[in-house]
Amino acid sequence: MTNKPKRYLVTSALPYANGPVHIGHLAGVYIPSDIYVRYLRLRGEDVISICGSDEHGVPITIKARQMGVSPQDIVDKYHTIIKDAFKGLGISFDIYHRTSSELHHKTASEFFKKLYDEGKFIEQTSEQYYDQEAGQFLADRYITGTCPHCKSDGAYGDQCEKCGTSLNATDLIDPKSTITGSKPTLKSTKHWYLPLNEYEPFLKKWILEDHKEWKSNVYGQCKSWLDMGLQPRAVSRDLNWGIPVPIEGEEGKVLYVWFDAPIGYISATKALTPDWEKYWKSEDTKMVHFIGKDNIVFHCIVFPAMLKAHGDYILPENVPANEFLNLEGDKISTSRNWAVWLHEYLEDFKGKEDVLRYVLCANAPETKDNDFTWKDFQARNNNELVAILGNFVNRAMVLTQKYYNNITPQRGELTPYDEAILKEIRDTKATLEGNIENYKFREALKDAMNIARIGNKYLAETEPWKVIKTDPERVATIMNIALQITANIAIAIEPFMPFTADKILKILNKDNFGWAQLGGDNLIEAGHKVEVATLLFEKIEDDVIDAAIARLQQTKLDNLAKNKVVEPQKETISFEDFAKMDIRIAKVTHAEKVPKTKKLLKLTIDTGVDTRTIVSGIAEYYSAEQMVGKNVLVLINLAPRELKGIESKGMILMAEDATGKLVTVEPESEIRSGSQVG
RNA sequence: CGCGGAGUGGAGCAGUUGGUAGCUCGUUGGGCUCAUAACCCAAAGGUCGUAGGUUCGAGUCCUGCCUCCGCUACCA
Repeated sequence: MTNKPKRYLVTSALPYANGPVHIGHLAGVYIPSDIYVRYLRLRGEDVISICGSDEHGVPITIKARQMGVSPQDIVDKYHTIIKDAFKGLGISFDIYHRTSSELHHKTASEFFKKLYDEGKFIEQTSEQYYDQEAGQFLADRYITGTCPHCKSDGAYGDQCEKCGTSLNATDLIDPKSTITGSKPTLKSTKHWYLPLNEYEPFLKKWILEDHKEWKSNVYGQCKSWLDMGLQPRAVSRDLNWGIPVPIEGEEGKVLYVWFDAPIGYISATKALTPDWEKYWKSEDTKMVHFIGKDNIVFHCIVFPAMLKAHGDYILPENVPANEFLNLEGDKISTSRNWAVWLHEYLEDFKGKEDVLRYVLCANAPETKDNDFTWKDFQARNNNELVAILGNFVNRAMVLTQKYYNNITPQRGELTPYDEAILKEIRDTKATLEGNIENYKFREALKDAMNIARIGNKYLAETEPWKVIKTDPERVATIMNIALQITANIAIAIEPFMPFTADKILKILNKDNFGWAQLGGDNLIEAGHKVEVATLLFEKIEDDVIDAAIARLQQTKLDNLAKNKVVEPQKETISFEDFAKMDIRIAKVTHAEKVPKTKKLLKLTIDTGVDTRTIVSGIAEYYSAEQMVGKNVLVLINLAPRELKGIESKGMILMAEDATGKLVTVEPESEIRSGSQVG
């Protein structure tokens, strides 16, 4: 789009409704998108911000089964929690919709039907695993078995995590359903595929040539997919939870969740306004998708291909995906409860919505993964929000009250220094705008904060508390300008910290400003009465932070306790079976890490019988140095196996807990290598 | 394995088309006292993951290697 857009359509990735929203979601998607739309609204643009819960898919059905409730119960619960939490943080969606709604079902069905009727799908029948007990087909990820390559257990239907090979579910030896544990049977089933390969030339031009300005992580990811070549992708699944495939006689099939979810943006827009078509079908609309990095392929490749296939819709102008946020050094994880949950934060830190917004924006993972720590949260609050921003506004207001009883003084002639300060603030506007429009929100926030820095500097340089004794007229000018700076802050920070912007407006006794007024030097006119100052932010003391950290540590302990489930006893074996195993004490004489692997150590061991090489997946728990010299138990007559091109002869016996942590088992006292264990 | 992203002073980040590194926080010293011991000024601190290469000159281009993250359940 070369011309200025007439309107904006901003979408934020639909949160999956099988859990609440956490700080990772916020930093990655919702804070950036909210800053963007608030900025556009302040500028008076025609903009709508769209989001909603993504409520279909297999994981929700499994969670429902586990908890003994219906999938609808699950999504109802989380939809409400998520929706309320967003509202609590001031995320200003124009609508927060949901994909289990009737309107969405209708919209997605029609979308599918149109493509189907126009022959845009490929129909294909294949054999897939079916879980009799659960009465459903199994997605690859829900089948485990023995890897045909490395023979280890616990390989998934799509990949073996031990050896890294990607697999087909039907390759697995002794497959098992992870849902019921039963043995799945093969059953033939028909599905529809979107032939992405046919859209490859279009996507290549559209992304690789026409959108070189996209963020490098997004562009690179897309290029990689396009260079590899696209494959047809199934758009339906065998499941009873979702949107039924709208074809006669095809009961029991639903739209694949990735197909229905992005259409959720369209149905949400429909729910918002009868004018929805002008947002989706006019070339002068600028559409932007805010997502996390795991969603790049769907929003840049798959959904655009769908839209293109449909034909009526516009394509996104940009897809500014963020990387991931970690928490205290560890990956955020819903299942491990390793997260700061938004709805809990809002309870625990009432009135500090903007602090979280600020910290998550200032530390947003825009170019690479970042880490959220409570110490950093505290430091940013105390050293930046309190000390720079809150303090400046407070100083300006207190002085105004003291000297002028809260009536804005009339300013006199400006000094060159005054002019320079006012110009600096005027100039901030353009850089701030440029950064927001280029999705550099961290930088933009810094620009906004810089106005407060300028203010502090201005007061320090002009020293009104001294000058008041000698030249009261000069002080009138100084304080007038200080109030103008305060008003500018209120405008500049609104997209980032709307609650604080409101507070400043209240203190200034103003209703609101538009973005156009940013940079202005007469926003507060002489004679205007302002209110008594209240503090914008308060210091966060150590005990609060310590409590938050302690809570996380408790989570870690809880996880350990939860994982203490002991595996049930295996089936009884005969003495002969046992006697077949030749277990010996062996000494590790040499150890080195296998290059380019995460888990593998190559060990040279003295078994007493011989000296041999064993490759062992223990590098995450033991370094090569730690292993050398250890006496370990080794199963020496295990069939040799090749790992990363190295022949491994035997297996070191390790104790493994439910989290997968491995510990060596060693003889209590020094004993000769080769000693039999039995 | 492959593909993509990232690796810059103590921490978090910028570094556009190649010309001997900037910002925020922290640290140290000084100043000020209107202000939530907040504010202002100054200084110390990096040779840019690593080994090579191209170039008069590279953080910035090329190659190899290392580390972290993603593509790969839950999940942005």
